[in-house]
Amino acid sequence: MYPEHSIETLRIAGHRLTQQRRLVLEIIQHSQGHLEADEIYRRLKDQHAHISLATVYRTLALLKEVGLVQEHSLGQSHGHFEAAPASPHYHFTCRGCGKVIEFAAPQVMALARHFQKREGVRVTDVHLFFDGFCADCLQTQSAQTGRNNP
Amino acid sequence: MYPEHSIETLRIAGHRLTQQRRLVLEIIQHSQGHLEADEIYRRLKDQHAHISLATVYRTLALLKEVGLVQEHSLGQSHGHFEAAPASPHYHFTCRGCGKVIEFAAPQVMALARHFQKREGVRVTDVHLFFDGFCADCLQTQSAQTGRNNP
DNA sequence: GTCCATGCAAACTGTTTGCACGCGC
DNA sequence: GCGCGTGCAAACAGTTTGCATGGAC
Repeated sequence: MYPEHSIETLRIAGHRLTQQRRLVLEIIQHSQGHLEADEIYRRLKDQHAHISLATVYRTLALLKEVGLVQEHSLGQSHGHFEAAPASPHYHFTCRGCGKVIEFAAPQVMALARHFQKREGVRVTDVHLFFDGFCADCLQTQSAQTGRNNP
Repeated sequence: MYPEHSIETLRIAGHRLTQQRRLVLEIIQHSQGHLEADEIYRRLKDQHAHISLATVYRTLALLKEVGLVQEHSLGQSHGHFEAAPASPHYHFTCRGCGKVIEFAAPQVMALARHFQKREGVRVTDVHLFFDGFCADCLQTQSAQTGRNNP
């Protein structure tokens, strides 16, 4: 059911396969985390690639469109990108230190399907996102303030 | 378990109860939908309130902090605000026309509690958000292109 | 009277766009 | 070689901030 998640997907969708697009996708696929556009740009610069930030944005939009990458907001004002995973997962972000914990939750897809059917809509994207404080930050906090609730 | 959701919450939390704060909360609580900061500002202007956009933002941040309003990203780059609901609900946004459908999903809170326990973290906020195409847009789309998948 | 909250304008961040050139096909 | 993709710089949107004044308590 999932596409092959290769750069070839681009060509199939009728887009040109440029060096820049290849590079951006490579960075994203080879990184574990959730990169912001600027971080991708910086990494490309570090490896002396000739690319502009505008192209990074344009490429991300394209890769998102063809389903090779996903964007998450993670509670911040700017986007975070990751390679489209084989099976869906979601994110918890710590407001204290910014740490991200990923988790699976198959129920959510069932929920989406159910909602889709009931409302007669088509759900193309599912975002589930928790935020709060991780175990480490909870500890630090309670040490400072004497309670767990900020 | 839920606070009384009144402006008094502000004073209890040690903040001053100004006219501007009162007005912003009023606008949000009296509107059904999900307002953006600018829209709140515009409505206040319409009713000849003397307030600046900066204050709207500062007030929203404060109301969010004390739990009187919630912010959602709804897949757009800018925030949307609504009054903290008595019982949690989530959002579907249509990429075509922007329509928002709200839905309840009690399972999600259970999921959050479970995650919280398993990871030893504290979850303070839960966001579930679908996007896709509403029934109307699906129809228009298939009329134009002959298929349902953009 | 004290100090927090506000207005204003300027700064800032993340993202998008117009246009001329360059490169994939 | 045709036309999409790119770099560059400038524009843009939403949001935040510094500072002097005003109002809640």
